[in-house]
Amino acid sequence: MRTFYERVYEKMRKIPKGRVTTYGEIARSLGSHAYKAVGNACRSNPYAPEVPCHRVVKSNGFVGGFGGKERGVNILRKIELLKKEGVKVDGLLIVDFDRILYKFK
DNA sequence: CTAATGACATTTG
DNA sequence: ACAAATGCCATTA
Repeated sequence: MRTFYERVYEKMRKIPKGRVTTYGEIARSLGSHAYKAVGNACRSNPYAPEVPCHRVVKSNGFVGGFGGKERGVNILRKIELLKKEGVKVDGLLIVDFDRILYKFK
């Protein structure tokens, strides 16, 4: 709990099920504009499945990341799981993105 | 210590 | 409106 990343992980953990957030929101809630660092945190993700990084999407409502696009259907698997939680996702596009978007304070 | 990288975001042509 | 280029923060090598 010292680096920015650690904080990011904590924030992600607070994301309610069936809700998603953007890197920008997380960064903003941390008081910084390091959305890049936020994404980086997930990429490193030493906290593996403990942190629901799959609940974090891009600002435009697309899932993005997770290995690019077709860098392995592995990411789609997470999306499927996301759908199971109640988040409707069409491919890489989050459906009702503005409705399920969780905003930090 | 310096340089390079990255699951992004925003602005400009 | 779409496509491309640049900017940002923090971490790791």
